[in-house]
Amino acid sequence: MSKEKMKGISVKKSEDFSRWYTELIQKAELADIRYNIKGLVPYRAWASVSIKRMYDKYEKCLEKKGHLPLIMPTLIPERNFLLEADHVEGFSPQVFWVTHGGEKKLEERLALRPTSETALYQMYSLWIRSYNDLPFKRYVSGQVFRFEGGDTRAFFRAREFHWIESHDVFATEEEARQQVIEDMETTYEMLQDEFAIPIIFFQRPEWDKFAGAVHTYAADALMDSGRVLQLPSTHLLGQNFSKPFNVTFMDKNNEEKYGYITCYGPAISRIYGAMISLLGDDQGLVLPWDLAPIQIVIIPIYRADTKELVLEKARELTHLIDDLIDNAYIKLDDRDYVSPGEKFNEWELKGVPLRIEIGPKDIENNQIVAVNRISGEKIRVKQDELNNYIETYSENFTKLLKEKYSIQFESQVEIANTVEEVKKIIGENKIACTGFCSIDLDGEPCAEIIEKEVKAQVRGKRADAETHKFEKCVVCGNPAHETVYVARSY
RNA sequence: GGCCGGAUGGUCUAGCUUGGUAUGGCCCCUGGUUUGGGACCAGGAGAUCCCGUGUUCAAAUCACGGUCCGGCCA
Repeated sequence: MSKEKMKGISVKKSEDFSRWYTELIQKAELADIRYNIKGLVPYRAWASVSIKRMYDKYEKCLEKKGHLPLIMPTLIPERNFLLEADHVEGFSPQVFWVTHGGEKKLEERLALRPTSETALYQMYSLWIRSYNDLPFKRYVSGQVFRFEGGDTRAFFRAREFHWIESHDVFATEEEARQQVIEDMETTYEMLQDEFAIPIIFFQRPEWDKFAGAVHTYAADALMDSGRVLQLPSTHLLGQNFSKPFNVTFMDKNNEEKYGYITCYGPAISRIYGAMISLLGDDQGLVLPWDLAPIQIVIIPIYRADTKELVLEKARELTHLIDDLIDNAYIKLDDRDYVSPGEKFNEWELKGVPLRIEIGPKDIENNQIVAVNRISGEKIRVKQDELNNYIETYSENFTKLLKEKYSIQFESQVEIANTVEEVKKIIGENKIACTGFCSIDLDGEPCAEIIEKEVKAQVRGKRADAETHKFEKCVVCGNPAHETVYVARSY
C-alpha cells in the first residue's frame, strides 16, 4: 500500500481532529464545501440518507408525544420581527434580508427565517381561541438561515442549517414547565438512545439564554476530547411572546388569558455532525445501525476460475438475507474492476455496520466471513446460523456503540474551589464544578472573568438534581447561590 | 477592527526571486491482465494560472487596485 494512493483518511482522529473531520466529509462523500456561498453546503447522498432517517425518528417521537406537523413559510415580514424586543436584539445581526422582488425594491424587508417564533405566533393567535384548543403542540421541520460571522464548518456551524422546531402553548406555567421536561426526555431518547451521543442538560445562565426566553435549557454533548458541544435546547418562553403576538384563549370563566409558550429546537444537521465526529474512527465513518444508508455489504472474493461460482453464490446469499432480515438494506458489491482490499476500505470509510465476505473456501465449508465495523473482528459463520447471527448483530450494534462512547458525566467532572483550580481542571480536558454567586445577570461579570482567565464558559447549572454545594462564588467570594459547571466548548 | 500569508486541471502541487510552449501525483475515462486487506501495464481526457488595470515584443511570473480564502492578534 502506498501512502500517496490512499483514498482513505490520511490522519489519525486523535492526532489532528480538524483535518480528520475535513477528510471524512470529503472522502466519505458526506458534503461538498465547494458550493460558492460561504456557510451554505450541499449534503451528498450518503449523509442525506442518514439525516432523513434522523428526521424521521425525531418526527415520530414528537408525534407520539402529541405534536402535529406544520409547514410554514420561509420568509417573515420585518414588522413581525420587531414585536419582541429581546428577540429582535438577539437575532437582528444574524438575519439574511430579502429586499427585492425581481428588480423592484420591496416596501418591507422580508427575513429569511432564523427561527420561526415570529412567523408562527401570529398564526397561533388566530388558531387558538379557547382552553379547548390547549395544549396546542406543533412542530416544523425545515431549514433556517443565520448570518454567522467567523468560521463555518459543514454540519456544525453553517449559515443555513436543518432542524425541527416545536412550539407549544399551554394554559398554565406549570404545564409549560412540564413540557420543558418532556423536551429534555425526548432529547435523551433521541440523542443518547438512538444516536449514541452522551449528553447532559444545563439551565443556561441569564446572559446566555435564547433571545426572548424566560429560561433556556440546553444539552451539551460530552465529546471524548473533554470539550462540550451545544446541541438541542428547549426554552420556556412564558408569556414573553404570547403578549406581543396576542396568543390568547378564553378560559372556563369566559376570561381572556395569555398562553404560556415553550419552544424546542433540535438541529438535525448539527446533531449529525456531532454524531459522526464522536463515533467515527481512523478508518472513517461509524453509524448506528438504523442510520446507516446500507447495513450489510456483501463482498465476493474469487479468481478467474471461481468467478462464476462465487458470484452466483453471493447473489443467492444476498437474496436470502434480503428475504429474512427486514431491518436492513443489503448491497452486493460485485464490481469486478475494484480489488477486494479497496472494497473493504471503502465500505469501512462509509461506515457500513456489517461486512460479509464470501469466497471459494467459504463455499466449500458452507460458511461466510463476517466483519464487525466497530471492532474490526472477523468471524466465520455457518450458513445455517447466519439468520440468527445477523439478527443478534443488528440488535446489539447500536447498543455496543453506545457503550463504547458512553461517558459518565460525573467521571468528567472535578470540583474546583479557586479560579486556579478551574484553570487546572480545564487544562486537563475536564469539566469543572464550582460555586457561583448567581446565574442571573448580576453574575455575568464573574463569568466574564472566568472566560478571560480560563478561556472556558460557564455552561450553567444542572437541569436535574444537584448534589454539590459551595459556600462562596469561585470568582468574587460572595455567597454561592448556585453550583455551576465550567467547560470548554466547540 | 489590526497585522501577516495564500489563490495554478475535479483534487493536491511544481514553476514566480531572474518575464518566453505550465510540472508531477491522486481522482476520472479506454483497452488488457488481475481479485482472501488500498493490483499492474499501456493509452487518454482534463487549466480563462482568482478578477481588473498597468509595464512589456512577450505576464502564472513584475507593479497597482479589487475579490475570496486561511492564520495570528485585539
